[in-house]
Amino acid sequence: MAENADHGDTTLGEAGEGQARPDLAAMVVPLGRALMAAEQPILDAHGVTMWAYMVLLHLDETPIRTQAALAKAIQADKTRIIAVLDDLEARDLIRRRPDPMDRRVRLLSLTTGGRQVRDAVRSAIREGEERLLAGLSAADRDGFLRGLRALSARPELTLLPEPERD
Amino acid sequence: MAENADHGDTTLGEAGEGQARPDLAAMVVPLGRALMAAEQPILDAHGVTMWAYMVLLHLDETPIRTQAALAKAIQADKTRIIAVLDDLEARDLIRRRPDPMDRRVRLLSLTTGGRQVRDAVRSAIREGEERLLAGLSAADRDGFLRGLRALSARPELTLLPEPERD
DNA sequence: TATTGTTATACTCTATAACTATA
DNA sequence: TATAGTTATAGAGTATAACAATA
Repeated sequence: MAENADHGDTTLGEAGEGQARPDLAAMVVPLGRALMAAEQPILDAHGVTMWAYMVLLHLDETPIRTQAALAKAIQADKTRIIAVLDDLEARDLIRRRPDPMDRRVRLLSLTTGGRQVRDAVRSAIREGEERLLAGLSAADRDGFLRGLRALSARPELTLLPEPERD
Repeated sequence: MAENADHGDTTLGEAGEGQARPDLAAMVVPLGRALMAAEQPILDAHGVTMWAYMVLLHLDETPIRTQAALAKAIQADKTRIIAVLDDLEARDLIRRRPDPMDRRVRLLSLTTGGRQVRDAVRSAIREGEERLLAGLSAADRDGFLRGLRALSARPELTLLPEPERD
């Protein structure tokens, strides 16, 4: 999936260098999988799943947050994070109390332990990533990160020249 | 998953710029999903699935190939591509004949129609991608592509400083 | 016995729908 | 009635294991 760069389609070399390369998805998707797999040992070492880590990351310093808002923020379904929250709460990494104002909602907040786990995991991941990126030239590393941030910030990517209407 | 860049972890700013950014996986994985979703309409328009397109791409000009080898090349399971091959063969986009030398293996090759579909899909995808990348500066686009190629070429990514032994 | 391709089964992840408790 | 959270069910995608044909 990550290698088949031998297509000489020079028919649309309009942008930049026009060098033959695999489809973006054919590189990005496997890279994402590899990165996730690479994070797994770190997460395991701290006893959290990827979803749990994402919850810890997003809870951050903002204690006032409904579960629905949290789920939306991490692109998850409301139903999907419940087991995660149950586990995190049972291990005192987060607190979950009913809102006095509206007792339907649960206010989520990070405990000290949760903050510690989050920081430890984040540091380990960041260190490993920097080690990875160190294999690139400074210019490429910079461009890669900037391009990545720019592209991943787009809410709706489309490859179509005109929107599909039916 | 793609946005939470508000962590001021300056404790490990050792490599490069040290600017705060989300985890790589938190950007790469959603981007991959978005790219796949963006490719879907193009694939649909040509009546092929993502796996079928990958098969067409990899079959390319090398007709002598076993199904197992093909599966391995596109990071799929042998069992997973069979339905795909069945469909492609039924639609005359690929040919599948038993090898006279070893009648266990099936020789796969691309038909003219298959080559046409492959080229059409690839062109459309490439066009859309260039349009996407046009939003980046030339330097960033270049760095992004180079970094992406370099990272996705690594067979085994690891974030751990030392192998986990127990 | 080992290997290619195939089929059948089971498992994981995720989304959808139904339920409760508050409002 | 509408909404936050929860639970239960069903679906898609994937991997594992068993099978048939050939070597």
